[in-house]
Amino acid sequence: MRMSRLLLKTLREPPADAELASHRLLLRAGLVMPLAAGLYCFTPLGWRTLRRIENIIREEMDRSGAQEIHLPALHPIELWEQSGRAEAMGQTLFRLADRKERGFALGPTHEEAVSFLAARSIQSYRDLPVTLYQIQTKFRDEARPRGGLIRLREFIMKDAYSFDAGWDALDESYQLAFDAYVRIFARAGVPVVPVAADSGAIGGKDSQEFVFLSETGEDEVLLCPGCGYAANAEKAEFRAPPPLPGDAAPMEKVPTPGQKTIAELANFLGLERRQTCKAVFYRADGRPVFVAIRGDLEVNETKLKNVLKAREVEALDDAAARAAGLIPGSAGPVGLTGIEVVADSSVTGAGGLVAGANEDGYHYLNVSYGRDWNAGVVAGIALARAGDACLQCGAELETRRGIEMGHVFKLGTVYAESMGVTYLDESGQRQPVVMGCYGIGLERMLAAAIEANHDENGIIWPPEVAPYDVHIVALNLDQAPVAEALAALEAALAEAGLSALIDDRDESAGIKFKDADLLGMPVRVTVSPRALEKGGVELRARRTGETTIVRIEEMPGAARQVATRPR
RNA sequence: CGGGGUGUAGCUCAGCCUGGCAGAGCGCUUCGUUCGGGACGAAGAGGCCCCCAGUUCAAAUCUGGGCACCCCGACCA
Repeated sequence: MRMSRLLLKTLREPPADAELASHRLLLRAGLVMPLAAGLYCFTPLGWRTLRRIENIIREEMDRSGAQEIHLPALHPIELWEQSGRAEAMGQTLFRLADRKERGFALGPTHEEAVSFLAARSIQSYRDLPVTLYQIQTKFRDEARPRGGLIRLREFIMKDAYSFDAGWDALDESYQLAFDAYVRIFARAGVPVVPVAADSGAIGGKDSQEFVFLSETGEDEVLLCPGCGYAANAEKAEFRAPPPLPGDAAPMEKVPTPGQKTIAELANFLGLERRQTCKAVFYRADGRPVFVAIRGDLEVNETKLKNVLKAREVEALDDAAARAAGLIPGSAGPVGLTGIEVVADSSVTGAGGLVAGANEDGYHYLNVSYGRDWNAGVVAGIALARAGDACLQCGAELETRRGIEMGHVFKLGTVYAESMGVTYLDESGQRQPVVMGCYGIGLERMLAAAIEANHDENGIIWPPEVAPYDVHIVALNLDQAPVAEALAALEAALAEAGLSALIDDRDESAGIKFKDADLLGMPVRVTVSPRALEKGGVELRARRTGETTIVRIEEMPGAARQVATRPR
């Protein structure tokens, strides 16, 4: 490709409001152009890299035995009503109507659509297992698109769905998908860690996210340096700091005027936070819930939601809590009636805690679970934090932020049941198919490939996703020897199957070199009178900056070697 | 949805407080010089000052309303 004809406009300065390195570089290198919040145009160069990512995914999915299909992006709304997700997706679902006012939705994901296809294609255990995938545009009316290509309203996702005759068989399909993901991210130059994830209200069994660690990420993950345990914050399990030995003495009511927060209360009484029982109020699918947890811990709302089997939980503010008959600041589980009580296991195992007396300005000392109060539900619903002990090995957990690149999930039979995906087993019994789903966001991968591979001068493409293998800078092209050398170089590279972007523009050398660094092809080759005098053309590795003079006929081999050199 | 910020040339921004000719740098066009790290000179083109209403002799500037974009949070199969 000749740059003189390429639709490309690089920017010396990025738009001021781009903050992420990938966002800035995508714009500066002219790979994308914003159309509206969460919507981007791809230029030829940007699209080429996205296509290369797509091809890596396609190759590895095919290698794993998955079969590519295509499903509509436009779905009759009935499809979503059948699974119950028309409501569950809420405002995230883009809705529209056709000319006859029939309701439609733009697919935010494709479990329903693929189930429709599978239900009509799978009849017998002999048809199983099968894994289908597609690479398709998804639409989500996100509350807040952000970070350039990180969170979009329209984006391309590879989504795969496995269908098996039972949970054991699903384990195998899941493992195949998992292994394919490991290869995909490695080839694309995106370092990821698989972390255990919450499988949510949908049920299901295992769920893992492939997370690209980045301080700018939206997700928090906990990592154990001791045993390698990794989980996102919603899912992470841990061993809470042990309680202090409790006092077996009977409860005693004490005045605690003005002590509203756990920190104030502990300070006032000269105790540690973990000697207190904190009251937190939620609304779960409309009904108020009282949560008791040790004062040094926080509630993990995802765990709470799962324990309550609720679709949604939200914290109550003080006014709403008072309306529900609670006394913020002095609320406690003792003697509480008329409200559902959930106790974290941190308060049921500890004796002698301080808890609110449900009377403004008073608390009880020496409150013990079982003796003084009981809860309807007892469960581990505390949020893991940095420094907490790993449940498996006891080492201190670390927290990192990250961006979810891919997700593998043992769905189970939820969609099979609602969408009627069944098969007849060997004994002629109708059984629901056991499903798994596996997604990867393509634009996100592109952004992460840049986040993980750039320097102050621009992008450093991982070889397999670079839009071109070689960036040729031609200087003094009006001189016959340069033009001849360029032609010979082009032919040699083409012969070897290497793609090349050729800067034949009438620009100064400085501009061309700056653009070559910004655009980030793994190998830069300068064809110039100066290099020819030295007996060849100049090869420069983008990542290391090493330069050497190479004879043209040796260029393809040398370029390939540099481009594929491990980091 | 809550909080904060920003909307002026393709990009980065000044001008707004204190109303009075629409500005700079970069980019773009033409000519000349230059030609290995974003060169130099000269001449040009380019504007719905986000939108609507109001105040005023006069609004980019003041007032009200709206919209868009960015950041933080909530949300995120």
